[in-house]
Amino acid sequence: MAVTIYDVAKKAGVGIGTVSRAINNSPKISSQTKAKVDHAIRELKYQPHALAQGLARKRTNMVAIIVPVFTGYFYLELLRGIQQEISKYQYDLLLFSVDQTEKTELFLKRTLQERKVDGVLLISLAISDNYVKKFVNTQFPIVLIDSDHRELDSLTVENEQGAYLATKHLINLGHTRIGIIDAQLKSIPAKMRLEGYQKALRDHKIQYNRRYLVISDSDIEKDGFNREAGYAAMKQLLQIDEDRPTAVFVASDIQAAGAIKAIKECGLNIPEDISVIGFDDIELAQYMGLSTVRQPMYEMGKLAVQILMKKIAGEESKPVKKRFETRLVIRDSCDYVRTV
Amino acid sequence: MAVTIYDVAKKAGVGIGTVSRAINNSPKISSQTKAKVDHAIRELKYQPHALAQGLARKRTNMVAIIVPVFTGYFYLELLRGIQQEISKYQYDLLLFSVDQTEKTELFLKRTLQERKVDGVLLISLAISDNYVKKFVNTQFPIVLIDSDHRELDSLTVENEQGAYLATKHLINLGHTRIGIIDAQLKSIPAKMRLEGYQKALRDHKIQYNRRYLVISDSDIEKDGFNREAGYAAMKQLLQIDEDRPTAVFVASDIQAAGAIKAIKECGLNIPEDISVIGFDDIELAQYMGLSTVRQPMYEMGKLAVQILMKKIAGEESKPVKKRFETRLVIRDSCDYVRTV
DNA sequence: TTGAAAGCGCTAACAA
DNA sequence: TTGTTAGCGCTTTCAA
Repeated sequence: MAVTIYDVAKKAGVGIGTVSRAINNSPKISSQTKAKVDHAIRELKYQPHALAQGLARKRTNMVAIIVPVFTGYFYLELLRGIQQEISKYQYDLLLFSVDQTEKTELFLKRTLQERKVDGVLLISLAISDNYVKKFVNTQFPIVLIDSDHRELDSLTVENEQGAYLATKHLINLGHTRIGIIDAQLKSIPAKMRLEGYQKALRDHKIQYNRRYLVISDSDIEKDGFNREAGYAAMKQLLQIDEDRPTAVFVASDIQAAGAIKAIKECGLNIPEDISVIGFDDIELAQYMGLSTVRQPMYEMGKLAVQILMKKIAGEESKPVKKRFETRLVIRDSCDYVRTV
Repeated sequence: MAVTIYDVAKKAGVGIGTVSRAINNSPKISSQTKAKVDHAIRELKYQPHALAQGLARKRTNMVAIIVPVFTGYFYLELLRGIQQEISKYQYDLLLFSVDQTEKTELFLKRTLQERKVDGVLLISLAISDNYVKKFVNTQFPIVLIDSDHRELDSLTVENEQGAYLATKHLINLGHTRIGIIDAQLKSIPAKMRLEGYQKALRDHKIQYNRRYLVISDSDIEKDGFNREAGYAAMKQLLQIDEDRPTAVFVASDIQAAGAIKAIKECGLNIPEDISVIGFDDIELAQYMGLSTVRQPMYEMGKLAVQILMKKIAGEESKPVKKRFETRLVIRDSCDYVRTV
């Protein structure tokens, strides 16, 4: 069968402990015997059995990443950052993708009990206080990304600031009748984006008009961050005839795609008749020429790994809270206000 | 610390062997003692340690999935299928994403030696004969997806048939001057797509015109399956003034996106002035209203898992070769030929 | 049907 | 600095 540490020991004429020391670069070994062992290892093409190591060390060198069935650029970028960084630590990723939000806890439970992994990255998913307690009590390392909980390390995006940026961009172009299409406010990002929008208006002495706010409604299961919801919302916004908005901030690019379709169907042009700005900077946005707000997903993934690794290494610290700044990506979907 | 099999045994007043039998639904246990043990398990919230189980069973219940740093719908769909199916077998996915093709073998090697996983799914990546031999000799289960090797199970897409379908669709619309934008022919899919195109022409007695073929050229590292390459290629195709193509088959949707941009820049309309059909059915295609060819990624992922699981279960068989049929997705980018 | 005990392949404490 | 040995937490054989 496969070559084990005993084979190496025999070949090198040493004990298995010594082989183990050689493998783990222990200081308690003379360079000569290490050389001897290393040679035997190479001869036999020996590589330690990961599970056996894990069992003995009580460390698996794997972390679980729990993500909603991902779709789109957001998660790809994030994953890229995580993957890149984690390989530096010789860790591997165990992928748990969640198709129904309720299943999240199932994975958290497994993670905690099966001990297949040394830590968890939880992406865009909420965690109940009940489970937070379990993680805190057992000191099991976990980092939240695009999600937040008081007692846990949480990396999020400055949604409010992003929305502020987007809205201000429209204001700077002279718009005062600015609509907003948002998702269900039970979604924290959606709520923060609305607040950023409102703050921008306030700061520029523009009266907030409730009629200009349309919440993408849809099934309870969904949150409204989808194309169809954006389409329907825009249709509704376009019904306003007296003082129709000359610009609209849409809470996500995917909704904006739907909104744009609705606008075109009404025979209106972008940005001549109406300016549109989105949020997320998904791949589609580039193609559509949609101005939008970009979230630094790659960087978030990287930092998340760094924090997690520190915790796995046993460094204590109070929960890290980091909100990443967003940045405006200007393309062709916004212009100076024409009609007044 | 965590609760082990010994705790359960003590609580239930049995030996650890018996607990093990209860856990694994062994027939060699009376229903009464099993009930007793199950009760203790529940009381203690016991769950077996995955690594210890793996070590003893010589089975880890994990499979590695090696994919190129994925981007786009193709891999997402695939992953969805894989994930969905694999959870039925109580298996988990260890994700290895490859940023440079040459690193593939590094992962293959680790996979073979660290024994962290029971099998491998290799996606869209080539494997050298050298490694094929290793997998075959050690009987280590591996399944290729969107890649092919004589001696290994390989699931691929009928690229030729797909291209044939696309080209035939254009022919059916009356087009005879049909251009093709392809990627580097060193890519097998690219090559097969060209052949499908040529076969369709032949079957319909249309003379193949070498001037209508443009290969997206680009860095050696890249294969030409990208937007910029499609843009450049289309520009070139539009230079033809005498008998310019009235339709064009583009080897991928992403290239088609670039091609469409080029067409619009020349003041031409789609599909009035020129019909365009792509390949892949990425998310963008839907938005662009691009007619294209769809690959059944979800199904491929599912089948791949099924085959892999059989191999892990020890079922011998000669390499499975399955080519999935593609299907035409008709949207708005193709129309009857106008100018003759 | 059950319990005891011998591995699975490694790490780490201990003694030399 | 080294070898020996006792775990790590489980499965599985062997007796009973």
